[in-house]
Amino acid sequence: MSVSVTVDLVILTVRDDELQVLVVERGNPPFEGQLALPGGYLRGRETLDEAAVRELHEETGVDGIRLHLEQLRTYSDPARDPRGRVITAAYLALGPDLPTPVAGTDAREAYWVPVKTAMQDGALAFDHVQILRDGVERARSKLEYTTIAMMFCTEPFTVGDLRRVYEVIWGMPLDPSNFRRKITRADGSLEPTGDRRVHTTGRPAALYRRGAASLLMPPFLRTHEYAS
Amino acid sequence: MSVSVTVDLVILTVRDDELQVLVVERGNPPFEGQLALPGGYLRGRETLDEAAVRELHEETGVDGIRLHLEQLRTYSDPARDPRGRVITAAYLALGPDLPTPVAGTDAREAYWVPVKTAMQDGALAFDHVQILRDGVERARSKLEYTTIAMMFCTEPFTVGDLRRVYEVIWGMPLDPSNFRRKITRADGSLEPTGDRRVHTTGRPAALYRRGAASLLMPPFLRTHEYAS
DNA sequence: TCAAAAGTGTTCTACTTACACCCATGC
DNA sequence: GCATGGGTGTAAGTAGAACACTTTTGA
Repeated sequence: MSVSVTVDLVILTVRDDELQVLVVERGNPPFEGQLALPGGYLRGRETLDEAAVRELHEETGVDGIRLHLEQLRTYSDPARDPRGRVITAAYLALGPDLPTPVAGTDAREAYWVPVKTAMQDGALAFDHVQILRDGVERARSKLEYTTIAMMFCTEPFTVGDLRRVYEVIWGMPLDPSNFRRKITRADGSLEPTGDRRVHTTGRPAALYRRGAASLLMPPFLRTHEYAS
Repeated sequence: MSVSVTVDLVILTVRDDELQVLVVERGNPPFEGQLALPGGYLRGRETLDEAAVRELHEETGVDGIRLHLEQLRTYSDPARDPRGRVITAAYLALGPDLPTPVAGTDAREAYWVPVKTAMQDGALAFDHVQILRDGVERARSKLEYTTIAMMFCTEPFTVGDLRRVYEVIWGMPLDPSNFRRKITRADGSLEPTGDRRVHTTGRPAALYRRGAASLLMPPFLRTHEYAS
Protein backbone atom coordinates (compact mmCIF):
# COMPACT_ATOMS: atom_id res chain seq x y z
CA MET A 1 0.00 0.00 0.00
CA SER A 2 1.03 3.60 -0.50
CA VAL A 3 1.73 5.77 2.51
CA SER A 4 3.19 9.17 3.24
CA VAL A 5 6.60 9.21 4.82
CA THR A 6 8.02 11.88 7.07
CA VAL A 7 11.26 12.38 8.92
CA ASP A 8 11.22 13.67 12.49
CA LEU A 9 14.22 14.85 14.43
CA VAL A 10 15.16 14.53 18.07
CA ILE A 11 17.82 17.22 18.27
CA LEU A 12 19.51 17.21 21.66
CA THR A 13 21.97 19.58 23.22
CA VAL A 14 23.22 20.44 26.67
CA ARG A 15 22.31 24.00 27.67
CA ASP A 16 22.38 25.54 31.12
CA ASP A 17 23.38 22.24 32.69
CA GLU A 18 20.29 20.56 31.28
CA LEU A 19 19.57 18.21 28.42
CA GLN A 20 17.39 20.13 26.01
CA VAL A 21 15.53 19.28 22.83
CA LEU A 22 14.60 21.46 19.89
CA VAL A 23 10.85 21.75 19.37
CA VAL A 24 8.77 23.79 16.98
CA GLU A 25 5.37 25.34 17.36
CA ARG A 26 3.09 23.92 14.71
CA GLY A 27 1.66 26.51 12.31
CA ASN A 28 -0.97 24.27 10.71
CA PRO A 29 -3.45 21.60 11.66
CA PRO A 30 -3.39 19.02 12.97
CA PHE A 31 -2.18 20.00 16.43
CA GLU A 32 -1.92 23.66 15.36
CA GLY A 33 -0.25 25.74 18.01
CA GLN A 34 1.12 22.73 19.85
CA LEU A 35 4.74 21.83 20.24
CA ALA A 36 6.22 19.05 18.13
CA LEU A 37 9.53 17.68 17.00
CA PRO A 38 10.84 19.32 13.84
CA GLY A 39 10.39 17.26 10.71
CA GLY A 40 8.93 17.14 7.24
CA TYR A 41 8.04 15.00 4.29
CA LEU A 42 10.44 12.77 2.47
CA ARG A 43 11.02 14.09 -1.06
CA GLY A 44 11.17 12.32 -4.36
CA ARG A 45 14.75 11.36 -4.94
CA GLU A 46 16.29 11.57 -1.51
CA THR A 47 17.08 8.96 1.12
CA LEU A 48 15.77 9.26 4.66
CA ASP A 49 19.29 10.19 5.78
CA GLU A 50 19.39 13.02 3.24
CA ALA A 51 15.97 14.23 4.30
CA ALA A 52 17.10 14.22 7.91
CA VAL A 53 20.20 16.27 7.09
CA ARG A 54 18.10 18.72 5.09
CA GLU A 55 15.58 19.15 7.88
CA LEU A 56 18.33 19.48 10.43
CA HIS A 57 19.90 22.35 8.54
CA GLU A 58 16.57 24.01 7.89
CA GLU A 59 15.63 23.88 11.54
CA THR A 60 18.89 24.74 13.21
CA GLY A 61 20.26 27.04 10.54
CA VAL A 62 23.70 25.60 11.14
CA ASP A 63 25.85 24.35 8.35
CA GLY A 64 29.45 24.11 9.37
CA ILE A 65 28.99 22.46 12.73
CA ARG A 66 29.71 18.79 12.91
CA LEU A 67 26.69 17.02 14.38
CA HIS A 68 26.05 13.44 15.15
CA LEU A 69 23.06 12.10 13.23
CA GLU A 70 21.68 8.58 13.30
CA GLN A 71 18.45 6.83 12.50
CA LEU A 72 16.45 6.03 15.61
CA ARG A 73 13.52 3.93 14.41
CA THR A 74 10.38 4.12 12.31
CA TYR A 75 6.97 4.70 13.87
CA SER A 76 3.95 3.37 12.07
CA ASP A 77 0.81 3.28 14.19
CA PRO A 78 -2.05 3.75 11.70
CA ALA A 79 -3.65 6.19 14.10
CA ARG A 80 -0.55 8.27 14.80
CA ASP A 81 -1.52 11.01 12.34
CA PRO A 82 -5.15 12.13 11.95
CA ARG A 83 -4.49 13.14 8.33
CA GLY A 84 -4.17 9.52 7.29
CA ARG A 85 -1.49 6.93 6.87
CA VAL A 86 1.78 8.63 7.67
CA ILE A 87 4.77 6.74 8.96
CA THR A 88 7.79 8.58 10.24
CA ALA A 89 11.44 7.71 10.40
CA ALA A 90 12.84 9.33 13.53
CA TYR A 91 16.43 10.54 13.69
CA LEU A 92 18.58 11.41 16.64
CA ALA A 93 20.88 14.44 16.33
CA LEU A 94 23.37 15.50 18.96
CA GLY A 95 25.24 18.76 18.95
CA PRO A 96 27.00 21.36 21.05
CA ASP A 97 25.08 24.29 22.43
CA LEU A 98 23.92 25.67 19.09
CA PRO A 99 23.01 29.26 18.30
CA THR A 100 19.39 29.84 19.23
CA PRO A 101 17.52 28.50 16.23
CA VAL A 102 16.57 31.00 13.59
CA ALA A 103 12.85 31.29 13.66
CA GLY A 104 10.96 31.46 10.45
CA THR A 105 12.97 29.19 8.14
CA ASP A 106 9.84 27.16 7.88
CA ALA A 107 7.50 29.85 9.15
CA ARG A 108 7.65 28.17 12.55
CA GLU A 109 9.06 29.23 15.85
CA ALA A 110 11.66 26.91 17.27
CA TYR A 111 12.69 26.62 20.92
CA TRP A 112 15.01 24.69 23.14
CA VAL A 113 13.14 23.07 25.99
CA PRO A 114 14.41 20.75 28.72
CA VAL A 115 13.70 17.12 27.87
CA LYS A 116 12.33 16.73 31.38
CA THR A 117 9.47 18.99 30.33
CA ALA A 118 9.01 17.73 26.79
CA MET A 119 8.92 14.09 27.85
CA GLN A 120 5.80 14.61 29.96
CA ASP A 121 2.64 12.98 28.65
CA GLY A 122 0.87 15.28 26.24
CA ALA A 123 3.69 17.80 25.94
CA LEU A 124 4.18 17.15 22.24
CA ALA A 125 1.92 16.47 19.26
CA PHE A 126 1.49 13.09 17.55
CA ASP A 127 3.53 10.30 19.15
CA HIS A 128 6.47 12.65 19.59
CA VAL A 129 6.75 12.15 23.32
CA GLN A 130 7.39 8.46 22.70
CA ILE A 131 9.93 9.27 19.99
CA LEU A 132 11.69 11.70 22.29
CA ARG A 133 11.83 9.16 25.10
CA ASP A 134 13.35 6.61 22.76
CA GLY A 135 15.87 9.17 21.56
CA VAL A 136 16.93 10.15 25.05
CA GLU A 137 17.22 6.53 26.06
CA ARG A 138 19.42 5.85 23.02
CA ALA A 139 21.64 8.80 23.89
CA ARG A 140 21.93 7.68 27.51
CA SER A 141 23.02 4.19 26.67
CA LYS A 142 25.35 5.26 23.88
CA LEU A 143 27.34 7.35 26.34
CA GLU A 144 28.40 4.08 27.91
CA TYR A 145 30.19 2.51 25.01
CA THR A 146 30.79 5.25 22.43
CA THR A 147 32.40 8.67 22.34
CA ILE A 148 29.23 10.53 21.27
CA ALA A 149 29.23 12.57 24.47
CA MET A 150 31.92 14.68 22.81
CA MET A 151 29.40 15.72 20.16
CA PHE A 152 27.77 17.83 22.87
CA CYS A 153 30.99 19.78 23.38
CA THR A 154 32.29 22.67 21.35
CA GLU A 155 35.92 22.06 20.46
CA PRO A 156 38.25 22.50 22.10
CA PHE A 157 36.84 21.25 25.38
CA THR A 158 38.10 20.15 28.77
CA VAL A 159 37.66 16.90 30.63
CA GLY A 160 35.42 18.82 33.00
CA ASP A 161 33.18 19.90 30.12
CA LEU A 162 32.84 16.32 29.03
CA ARG A 163 32.12 15.11 32.53
CA ARG A 164 29.35 17.66 32.88
CA VAL A 165 27.73 16.21 29.75
CA TYR A 166 27.70 12.77 31.31
CA GLU A 167 26.39 14.10 34.60
CA VAL A 168 23.58 16.01 32.94
CA ILE A 169 22.50 13.21 30.64
CA TRP A 170 22.75 10.46 33.20
CA GLY A 171 21.44 12.68 35.94
CA MET A 172 24.08 11.61 38.46
CA PRO A 173 27.31 13.06 39.81
CA LEU A 174 30.55 11.39 38.73
CA ASP A 175 33.84 11.34 40.57
CA PRO A 176 36.08 13.84 38.72
CA SER A 177 39.31 11.94 39.33
CA ASN A 178 38.02 8.60 38.20
CA PHE A 179 36.22 10.11 35.23
CA ARG A 180 39.37 11.73 33.96
CA ARG A 181 41.33 8.50 34.28
CA LYS A 182 38.75 6.48 32.39
CA ILE A 183 38.30 8.92 29.58
CA THR A 184 41.96 9.72 29.08
CA ARG A 185 42.93 6.07 29.22
CA ALA A 186 40.48 5.19 26.42
CA ASP A 187 42.86 5.13 23.52
CA GLY A 188 42.20 7.47 20.62
CA SER A 189 39.21 9.17 22.21
CA LEU A 190 40.78 12.44 23.29
CA GLU A 191 43.41 14.38 21.40
CA PRO A 192 45.23 17.02 23.47
CA THR A 193 45.60 20.38 21.80
CA GLY A 194 48.44 21.37 24.11
CA ASP A 195 46.59 24.51 25.19
CA ARG A 196 44.84 25.23 28.44
CA ARG A 197 41.69 27.12 29.21
CA VAL A 198 41.84 29.78 31.91
CA HIS A 199 38.76 29.61 34.06
CA THR A 200 37.28 32.38 36.08
CA THR A 201 38.29 30.22 38.99
CA GLY A 202 40.45 27.20 39.55
CA ARG A 203 43.49 25.78 37.86
CA PRO A 204 43.59 26.06 34.03
CA ALA A 205 42.37 22.90 32.35
CA ALA A 206 44.00 21.09 29.44
CA LEU A 207 42.07 21.33 26.18
CA TYR A 208 41.20 18.44 23.91
CA ARG A 209 39.67 17.68 20.56
CA ARG A 210 37.69 14.58 19.59
CA GLY A 211 39.98 11.72 18.68
CA ALA A 212 39.51 9.18 15.94
CA ALA A 213 38.02 6.45 18.13
CA SER A 214 34.25 6.19 18.12
CA LEU A 215 34.04 3.35 20.62
CA LEU A 216 34.94 3.77 24.27
CA MET A 217 37.24 0.96 25.22
CA PRO A 218 36.82 -0.19 27.89
CA PRO A 219 33.24 1.08 28.14
CA PHE A 220 32.02 3.44 30.81
CA LEU A 221 29.24 1.52 32.51
CA ARG A 222 26.66 3.24 34.62
CA THR A 223 25.86 1.53 37.86
CA HIS A 224 22.48 0.20 36.77
CA GLU A 225 20.38 -1.60 39.26
CA TYR A 226 21.40 -5.23 39.11
CA ALA A 227 17.84 -6.44 38.71
CA SER A 228 15.47 -7.40 35.95
CA MET B 1 5.38 12.14 -1.23
CA SER B 2 3.71 8.78 -1.40
CA VAL B 3 5.83 5.66 -1.37
CA SER B 4 5.37 1.94 -1.05
CA VAL B 5 6.45 0.39 2.21
CA THR B 6 7.63 -3.15 2.74
CA VAL B 7 8.85 -5.14 5.69
CA ASP B 8 11.86 -7.44 5.30
CA LEU B 9 12.99 -10.00 7.82
CA VAL B 10 16.42 -11.13 8.87
CA ILE B 11 15.52 -14.42 10.55
CA LEU B 12 18.53 -15.97 12.22
CA THR B 13 19.03 -19.31 13.84
CA VAL B 14 21.90 -21.55 14.83
CA ARG B 15 21.91 -24.83 12.87
CA ASP B 16 24.70 -27.33 12.49
CA ASP B 17 27.06 -25.13 14.51
CA GLU B 18 26.58 -22.27 12.08
CA LEU B 19 24.64 -19.03 12.10
CA GLN B 20 22.05 -19.36 9.37
CA VAL B 21 19.50 -17.05 7.81
CA LEU B 22 16.17 -17.82 6.18
CA VAL B 23 16.03 -16.81 2.52
CA VAL B 24 13.40 -17.27 -0.14
CA GLU B 25 13.70 -17.79 -3.85
CA ARG B 26 11.88 -15.00 -5.63
CA GLY B 27 9.02 -16.13 -7.84
CA ASN B 28 8.46 -12.85 -9.66
CA PRO B 29 10.45 -9.99 -11.17
CA PRO B 30 12.44 -8.11 -10.26
CA PHE B 31 15.28 -10.46 -9.34
CA GLU B 32 13.15 -13.49 -10.29
CA GLY B 33 14.84 -16.71 -9.30
CA GLN B 34 17.32 -14.97 -7.02
CA LEU B 35 17.54 -15.35 -3.28
CA ALA B 36 16.19 -12.62 -1.04
CA LEU B 37 15.14 -11.99 2.52
CA PRO B 38 11.50 -12.83 3.18
CA GLY B 39 9.19 -9.86 3.34
CA GLY B 40 6.14 -8.21 1.94
CA TYR B 41 4.07 -5.09 1.72
CA LEU B 42 2.71 -3.21 4.68
CA ARG B 43 -1.08 -3.44 4.74
CA GLY B 44 -3.71 -0.83 5.38
CA ARG B 45 -4.40 -0.84 9.07
CA GLU B 46 -1.38 -2.59 10.54
CA THR B 47 1.79 -1.30 12.15
CA LEU B 48 5.21 -2.32 10.89
CA ASP B 49 5.58 -4.55 13.93
CA GLU B 50 2.33 -6.31 13.09
CA ALA B 51 3.37 -6.73 9.48
CA ALA B 52 6.67 -8.22 10.64
CA VAL B 53 4.91 -10.71 12.90
CA ARG B 54 2.55 -11.67 10.11
CA GLU B 55 5.35 -12.21 7.62
CA LEU B 56 7.35 -14.12 10.16
CA HIS B 57 4.53 -16.57 10.71
CA GLU B 58 3.82 -16.87 7.02
CA GLU B 59 7.42 -17.67 6.21
CA THR B 60 8.37 -19.91 9.07
CA GLY B 61 5.01 -21.54 9.61
CA VAL B 62 5.62 -21.44 13.32
CA ASP B 63 3.08 -20.08 15.71
CA GLY B 64 3.69 -21.23 19.23
CA ILE B 65 7.41 -20.69 19.39
CA ARG B 66 8.59 -17.62 21.23
CA LEU B 67 10.84 -15.62 18.97
CA HIS B 68 12.71 -12.43 19.50
CA LEU B 69 11.64 -9.74 17.03
CA GLU B 70 12.91 -6.18 16.84
CA GLN B 71 13.07 -3.41 14.30
CA LEU B 72 16.47 -3.08 12.72
CA ARG B 73 16.31 0.05 10.59
CA THR B 74 14.62 1.49 7.53
CA TYR B 75 16.32 1.47 4.13
CA SER B 76 15.36 4.14 1.66
CA ASP B 77 17.77 4.46 -1.25
CA PRO B 78 15.59 5.68 -4.15
CA ALA B 79 17.33 3.18 -6.42
CA ARG B 80 17.02 0.18 -4.12
CA ASP B 81 14.00 -1.24 -5.95
CA PRO B 82 13.70 -1.05 -9.75
CA ARG B 83 9.92 -0.99 -9.50
CA GLY B 84 9.96 2.50 -8.07
CA ARG B 85 10.00 4.19 -4.71
CA VAL B 86 9.88 1.43 -2.13
CA ILE B 87 11.32 1.85 1.31
CA THR B 88 11.64 -1.12 3.62
CA ALA B 89 11.62 -1.47 7.36
CA ALA B 90 13.94 -4.33 8.24
CA TYR B 91 13.31 -6.52 11.26
CA LEU B 92 15.60 -8.89 13.08
CA ALA B 93 14.14 -12.18 14.29
CA LEU B 94 16.02 -14.71 16.39
CA GLY B 95 14.85 -18.18 17.14
CA PRO B 96 15.85 -21.73 18.03
CA ASP B 97 16.51 -24.24 15.30
CA LEU B 98 13.08 -24.08 13.69
CA PRO B 99 11.39 -26.78 11.65
CA THR B 100 12.52 -26.55 8.05
CA PRO B 101 10.27 -23.86 6.64
CA VAL B 102 7.17 -25.01 4.88
CA ALA B 103 7.55 -24.20 1.25
CA GLY B 104 4.65 -22.78 -0.64
CA THR B 105 2.94 -20.60 1.97
CA ASP B 106 3.67 -17.76 -0.39
CA ALA B 107 4.34 -19.91 -3.44
CA ARG B 108 8.03 -19.51 -2.71
CA GLU B 109 10.69 -21.93 -1.61
CA ALA B 110 12.41 -21.03 1.61
CA TYR B 111 15.85 -22.23 2.75
CA TRP B 112 18.24 -21.87 5.62
CA VAL B 113 21.65 -20.78 4.41
CA PRO B 114 24.78 -19.91 6.40
CA VAL B 115 25.12 -16.17 6.84
CA LYS B 116 28.72 -16.51 5.72
CA THR B 117 27.39 -17.39 2.27
CA ALA B 118 24.47 -15.00 2.18
CA MET B 119 26.55 -12.02 3.24
CA GLN B 120 28.77 -12.25 0.16
CA ASP B 121 28.37 -9.44 -2.36
CA GLY B 122 25.61 -10.23 -4.80
CA ALA B 123 24.25 -13.23 -2.91
CA LEU B 124 20.88 -11.60 -2.30
CA ALA B 125 18.53 -9.40 -4.29
CA PHE B 126 17.96 -5.67 -3.67
CA ASP B 127 20.06 -4.26 -0.81
CA HIS B 128 19.43 -7.37 1.25
CA VAL B 129 23.09 -8.19 1.72
CA GLN B 130 23.51 -4.86 3.49
CA ILE B 131 20.41 -5.47 5.60
CA LEU B 132 21.65 -8.92 6.54
CA ARG B 133 25.06 -7.55 7.52
CA ASP B 134 23.42 -4.95 9.71
CA GLY B 135 21.23 -7.62 11.30
CA VAL B 136 24.13 -9.92 12.05
CA GLU B 137 26.12 -7.05 13.48
CA ARG B 138 23.19 -6.12 15.72
CA ALA B 139 22.87 -9.71 16.93
CA ARG B 140 26.61 -9.93 17.61
CA SER B 141 26.71 -6.82 19.72
CA LYS B 142 23.48 -7.58 21.55
CA LEU B 143 24.97 -10.82 22.83
CA GLU B 144 27.29 -8.66 24.86
CA TYR B 145 24.80 -6.85 27.01
CA THR B 146 21.49 -8.68 26.69
CA THR B 147 20.23 -12.22 27.16
CA ILE B 148 19.01 -12.64 23.55
CA ALA B 149 21.44 -15.50 22.96
CA MET B 150 18.95 -17.66 24.84
CA MET B 151 16.41 -17.04 22.07
CA PHE B 152 18.54 -19.32 19.91
CA CYS B 153 18.09 -22.18 22.38
CA THR B 154 15.16 -24.54 22.69
CA GLU B 155 14.09 -24.76 26.31
CA PRO B 156 15.26 -26.34 28.43
CA PHE B 157 18.91 -25.82 27.53
CA THR B 158 22.31 -26.25 29.13
CA VAL B 159 25.08 -23.78 29.75
CA GLY B 160 27.01 -25.61 27.05
CA ASP B 161 24.20 -25.03 24.53
CA LEU B 162 24.26 -21.36 25.31
CA ARG B 163 28.02 -21.17 25.06
CA ARG B 164 27.91 -22.78 21.63
CA VAL B 165 25.54 -20.02 20.50
CA TYR B 166 28.05 -17.39 21.56
CA GLU B 167 30.92 -19.24 19.95
CA VAL B 168 29.10 -19.63 16.65
CA ILE B 169 27.85 -16.06 16.46
CA TRP B 170 31.07 -14.45 17.60
CA GLY B 171 33.17 -16.94 15.71
CA MET B 172 35.57 -17.52 18.56
CA PRO B 173 36.07 -20.19 21.21
CA LEU B 174 35.17 -19.29 24.78
CA ASP B 175 36.56 -20.77 27.95
CA PRO B 176 33.85 -23.09 29.30
CA SER B 177 34.67 -22.45 32.96
CA ASN B 178 34.71 -18.71 32.71
CA PHE B 179 31.64 -18.66 30.51
CA ARG B 180 29.63 -20.64 33.01
CA ARG B 181 30.67 -18.38 35.86
CA LYS B 182 29.73 -15.21 34.00
CA ILE B 183 26.39 -16.41 32.80
CA THR B 184 25.29 -18.02 36.04
CA ARG B 185 26.43 -15.03 38.04
CA ALA B 186 24.25 -12.68 35.95
CA ASP B 187 21.24 -12.40 38.19
CA GLY B 188 17.87 -13.41 36.81
CA SER B 189 19.19 -14.60 33.45
CA LEU B 190 19.08 -18.35 33.96
CA GLU B 191 16.42 -20.25 35.83
CA PRO B 192 17.41 -23.81 36.79
CA THR B 193 14.79 -26.45 36.08
CA GLY B 194 16.38 -28.88 38.51
CA ASP B 195 16.71 -31.52 35.80
CA ARG B 196 19.78 -32.68 33.96
CA ARG B 197 20.32 -33.74 30.41
CA VAL B 198 22.12 -37.01 29.78
CA HIS B 199 24.55 -36.62 26.93
CA THR B 200 25.83 -39.32 24.68
CA THR B 201 29.09 -38.56 26.37
CA GLY B 202 30.23 -36.63 29.38
CA ARG B 203 28.73 -35.69 32.67
CA PRO B 204 25.01 -34.78 32.63
CA ALA B 205 24.44 -31.05 32.43
CA ALA B 206 22.01 -29.00 34.48
CA LEU B 207 19.07 -27.66 32.52
CA TYR B 208 17.85 -24.08 32.52
CA ARG B 209 15.07 -21.91 31.26
CA ARG B 210 15.28 -18.23 30.30
CA GLY B 211 15.02 -16.02 33.35
CA ALA B 212 13.20 -12.72 33.64
CA ALA B 213 16.25 -10.51 33.11
CA SER B 214 16.74 -9.18 29.60
CA LEU B 215 19.97 -7.34 30.34
CA LEU B 216 23.21 -9.12 31.11
CA MET B 217 24.67 -7.54 34.20
CA PRO B 218 27.60 -7.23 34.17
CA PRO B 219 27.86 -7.40 30.39
CA PHE B 220 29.84 -10.03 28.55
CA LEU B 221 32.32 -8.03 26.52
CA ARG B 222 34.11 -9.51 23.57
CA THR B 223 37.78 -8.73 23.42
CA HIS B 224 37.52 -6.18 20.63
CA GLU B 225 40.66 -4.71 19.26
CA TYR B 226 41.44 -1.66 21.35
CA ALA B 227 41.72 0.61 18.34
CA SER B 228 39.57 3.01 16.36
C1' DT C 1 39.62 -47.59 32.19
C1' DC C 2 39.27 -43.98 29.00
C1' DA C 3 37.19 -40.07 26.55
C1' DA C 4 34.39 -36.26 26.96
C1' DA C 5 31.75 -32.74 28.72
C1' DA C 6 30.29 -30.53 33.29
C1' DG C 7 31.61 -28.05 36.91
C1' DT C 8 34.96 -26.04 40.82
C1' DG C 9 39.12 -23.78 42.44
C1' DT C 10 43.10 -20.76 42.11
C1' DT C 11 46.26 -17.38 40.66
C1' DC C 12 47.41 -13.27 38.35
C1' DT C 13 46.19 -9.14 36.45
C1' DA C 14 43.32 -5.22 35.26
C1' DC C 15 39.87 -2.15 36.25
C1' DT C 16 36.71 0.32 39.52
C1' DT C 17 35.89 2.93 43.59
C1' DA C 18 36.58 5.93 47.16
C1' DC C 19 39.05 9.29 48.87
C1' DA C 20 43.37 11.77 50.30
C1' DC C 21 46.14 15.18 48.64
C1' DC C 22 48.69 18.45 45.70
C1' DC C 23 48.46 22.24 41.80
C1' DA C 24 47.45 26.66 39.65
C1' DT C 25 44.64 30.21 39.09
C1' DG C 26 41.25 34.47 40.36
C1' DC C 27 39.74 37.12 43.92
C1' DG D 1 45.32 33.52 52.01
C1' DC D 2 41.46 30.90 50.41
C1' DA D 3 38.01 29.13 47.36
C1' DT D 4 37.66 26.53 43.25
C1' DG D 5 38.15 23.37 39.84
C1' DG D 6 42.28 20.54 37.70
C1' DG D 7 44.96 16.73 38.26
C1' DT D 8 47.85 12.69 40.67
C1' DG D 9 48.38 8.91 44.05
C1' DT D 10 46.94 4.96 46.42
C1' DA D 11 44.75 1.11 48.81
C1' DA D 12 40.71 -2.09 48.90
C1' DG D 13 37.55 -4.60 46.38
C1' DT D 14 35.79 -6.84 42.22
C1' DA D 15 35.81 -8.93 37.77
C1' DG D 16 38.23 -11.19 33.86
C1' DA D 17 41.74 -14.64 31.80
C1' DA D 18 44.14 -18.67 31.98
C1' DC D 19 44.39 -23.06 33.39
C1' DA D 20 44.76 -26.99 36.77
C1' DC D 21 41.80 -30.19 38.58
C1' DT D 22 37.66 -32.94 40.03
C1' DT D 23 33.06 -35.09 38.73
C1' DT D 24 29.94 -37.98 36.20
C1' DT D 25 28.44 -40.11 32.57
C1' DG D 26 28.74 -43.59 28.02
C1' DA D 27 31.40 -46.74 25.73
